[in-house]
Amino acid sequence: MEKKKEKISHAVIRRLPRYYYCLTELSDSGITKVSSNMLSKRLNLTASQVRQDFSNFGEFGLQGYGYDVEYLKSQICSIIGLDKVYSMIIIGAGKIGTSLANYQAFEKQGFKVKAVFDKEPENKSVRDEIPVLHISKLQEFVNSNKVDIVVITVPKVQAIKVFELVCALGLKAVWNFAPVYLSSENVVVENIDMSESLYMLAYKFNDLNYNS
Amino acid sequence: MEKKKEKISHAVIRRLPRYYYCLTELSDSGITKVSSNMLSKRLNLTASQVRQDFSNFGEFGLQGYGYDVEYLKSQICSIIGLDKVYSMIIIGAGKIGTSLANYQAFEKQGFKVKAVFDKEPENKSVRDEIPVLHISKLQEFVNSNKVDIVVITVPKVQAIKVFELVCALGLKAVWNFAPVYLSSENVVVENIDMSESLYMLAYKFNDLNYNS
DNA sequence: TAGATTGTTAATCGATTAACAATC
DNA sequence: TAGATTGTTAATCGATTAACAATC
Repeated sequence: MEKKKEKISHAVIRRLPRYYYCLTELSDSGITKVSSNMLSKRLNLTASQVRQDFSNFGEFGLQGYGYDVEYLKSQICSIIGLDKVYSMIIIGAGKIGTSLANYQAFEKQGFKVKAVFDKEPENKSVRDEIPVLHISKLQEFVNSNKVDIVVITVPKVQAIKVFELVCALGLKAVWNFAPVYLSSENVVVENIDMSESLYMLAYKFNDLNYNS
Repeated sequence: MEKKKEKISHAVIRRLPRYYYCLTELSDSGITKVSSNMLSKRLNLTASQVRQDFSNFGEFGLQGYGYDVEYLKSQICSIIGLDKVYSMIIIGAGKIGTSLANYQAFEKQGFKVKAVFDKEPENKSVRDEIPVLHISKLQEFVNSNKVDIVVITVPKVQAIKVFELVCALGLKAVWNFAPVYLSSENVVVENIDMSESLYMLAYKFNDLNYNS
């Protein structure tokens, strides 16, 4: 329950998961105390930046001492919202969709897959606990179940229509694996765009070769 | 063969793939001419930003007219380096590794998978053309084949060791799917970090709920 | 020509870095 | 206490936006 003063900049939000990782590592290796300087070195940031980032959300440190690893970790955990449980549905039972449904790591962190939807739900290899339903059952499912996050793993051409449907049903968070930029007011979207990433790698690779 | 004056900012590079997508769409729908204003609207940028971005690489437009879609597309294609062919190897024949090896879309864009490596190369379901080799064959393979890009799809714990090996072999570009930040001088890395993305979605989802 | 739109210079905005008083 | 390190204010840096002369 943080007090949200101003809108936090995207740059800061993007660093939150990295702080969380880092604190988890420190915690796992039994380190109980950390300074902004130590964190900054591990994450390739500056100590100032670390302190500025944290100060967006509150005061988590102790002057002259630093930060208590467990406490800071728990704070960042709650800022991101990893102390909650989320219900997810996956739309598209192709390779990516079924892989995600079978992947247990997110499940353990509170992201629970409740159902998978597809145009052809027959014979999809998904864990027994997770039903694979026909896409026509989506509305009914959404009306009678809490759904926090929708994962879109359909091909590009269908993604836009699926997204419109999802918006129309009043759903609020979309994790999009189709190579299209989806966006809408009142709906938060995160895109996983592999080709964007691969293109950037190609650019950087060429750039490296020019400048050497 | 662009003249690289100064280092181009990361923010600009990240937009290049999006320009390329957009121009491909325009081109596919038969549009031959586009203005910075039209591009900016499609991409949720400002017209100034679009022109500033392009001016990093040259002068592609015509005053009073705009940009020729085909010409601009071909220029951006060559800036990113999509007019070249890249040899890739995949290290890690798990779900992600084999899916990528079987995925044809990147292949068509010039990213050719030459081999997959694993600790247990037996019985991995990968297209016939692509050999699945034991990881001990990596050095030999790299010495006798051109390898531009290494895709790392091993679990987190092994990723760091694999990365060190890859660096030691003098390879220059790494596409990393393990949830660890890999970085090294003289090696370009792009990370695909799904949990980072999911965490950010969780944050934004909660933020949306607070502020409404 | 008149209208449109580029490429670029200048102004603004925001994010990162530096500095330092507060204080454990 | 002396040393260390925070949280925050001020300075700097870089990226985005605005403005406009050049010109098709």
